[in-house]
Amino acid sequence: MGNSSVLDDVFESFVNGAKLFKDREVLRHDYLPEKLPHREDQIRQLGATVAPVLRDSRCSNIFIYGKTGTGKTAVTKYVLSHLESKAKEYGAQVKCCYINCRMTGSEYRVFAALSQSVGLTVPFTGLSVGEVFDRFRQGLDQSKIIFIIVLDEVDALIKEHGDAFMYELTRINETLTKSKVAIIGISNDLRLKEFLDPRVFSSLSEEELVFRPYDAGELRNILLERSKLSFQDGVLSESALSICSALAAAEHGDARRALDLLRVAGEVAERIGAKTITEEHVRQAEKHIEHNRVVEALNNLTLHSKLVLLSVYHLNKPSASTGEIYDIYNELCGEMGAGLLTQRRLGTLVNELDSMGLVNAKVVSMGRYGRTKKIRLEISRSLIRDVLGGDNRFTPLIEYKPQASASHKGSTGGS
DNA sequence: CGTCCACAGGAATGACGGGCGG
DNA sequence: CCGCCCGTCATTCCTGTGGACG
Repeated sequence: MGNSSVLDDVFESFVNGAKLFKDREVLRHDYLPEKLPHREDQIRQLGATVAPVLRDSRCSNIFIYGKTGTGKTAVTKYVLSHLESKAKEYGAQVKCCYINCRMTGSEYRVFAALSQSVGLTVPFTGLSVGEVFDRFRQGLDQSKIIFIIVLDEVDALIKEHGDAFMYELTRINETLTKSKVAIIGISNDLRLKEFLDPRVFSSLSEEELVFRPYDAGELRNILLERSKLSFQDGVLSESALSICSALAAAEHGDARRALDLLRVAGEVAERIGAKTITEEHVRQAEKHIEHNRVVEALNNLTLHSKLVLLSVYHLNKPSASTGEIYDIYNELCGEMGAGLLTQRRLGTLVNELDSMGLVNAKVVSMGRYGRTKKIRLEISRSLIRDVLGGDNRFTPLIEYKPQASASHKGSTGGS
């Protein structure tokens, strides 16, 4: 009885204790609400643009811009799902295919996903990109529909693989006889047009739609709407609501961020058995989210990225150069018997760590003394010890004291 | 005012594991 | 089974460059 009663208490308080949530799914950012506050204009505009589809004519291609968490995806899904049900009502042959390009990852997989949505089965790999595209085109033409393709986060794919596939897609209508295609491109990067072939850009942006960031007041309304559905009455304090909106507004008006904060704050409050969600819980949620992000990032690093990060850790100064890092990295590799990569390669690994926010890398010129990246650790040293230390391959390397710094040429620290 | 350092970072290429169609 | 292709990681070779020093 004694032992299990502890656990019983935990479960008990979870089940019977202060229940704050009514439905926490509502606070996930992939939840599609019935109302999208402050986006009425965009909904109307997008709706007007795609409406011709209901009379069996192709609608214009559309380009949608806006930073993360400004409602682009939600508005698009919202409008298209309503469009599809209207189309069913009127008997129009309309089909939509939503693809997140960043998740999908490559041109091949984008075309494969498109093929699947017109009912074809395509192998994971093995075919040439052109072959998959051809199959898709044929399959599509046979299904005799108006096909709306949503390419979300298309900027990510274009920056990595170029815009050749976009060129193919924008011209696909010329080779179709029984079906028609419209493309909705969604980009987080407002400067995407600089990366695009002007022909692709002009055909893609027959219509343009811009999503401005939400301000704190708008975020507040959004959170208020959702909190009615997600929390029990009277659970959410005014101050918690305000601080969530303010924090997210400071971060380029990101509604996704605001919702995450609110949901995690609720979880924090629930876990410690609080009856209401307070400002303090939001602050803890902020730390909690950041902590999880970093831990997950650390765990998913490859062996060599971990070694590079560990080199930065060991050098332990406000700004290390690529050369210095490479020396330490070299030692660590020898120490654990791993083959070592080139300095060229290390450079791009450092850049990856930078874009994950684990490290800060900035190119600076030191004039006569060359040009290099200045690299600084962006996360706490103890976190590195905790997470990497969990892997016993690294345990000795964390305590290891490198001696390289003396041998390196320009290692005079302070300024 | 040119030089020249210590790299940055693009392009081409290759090795490799996974998987195809025939 | 063969020949081919994909995507990923890595190497090799390369040209580019901001600014302190002389």
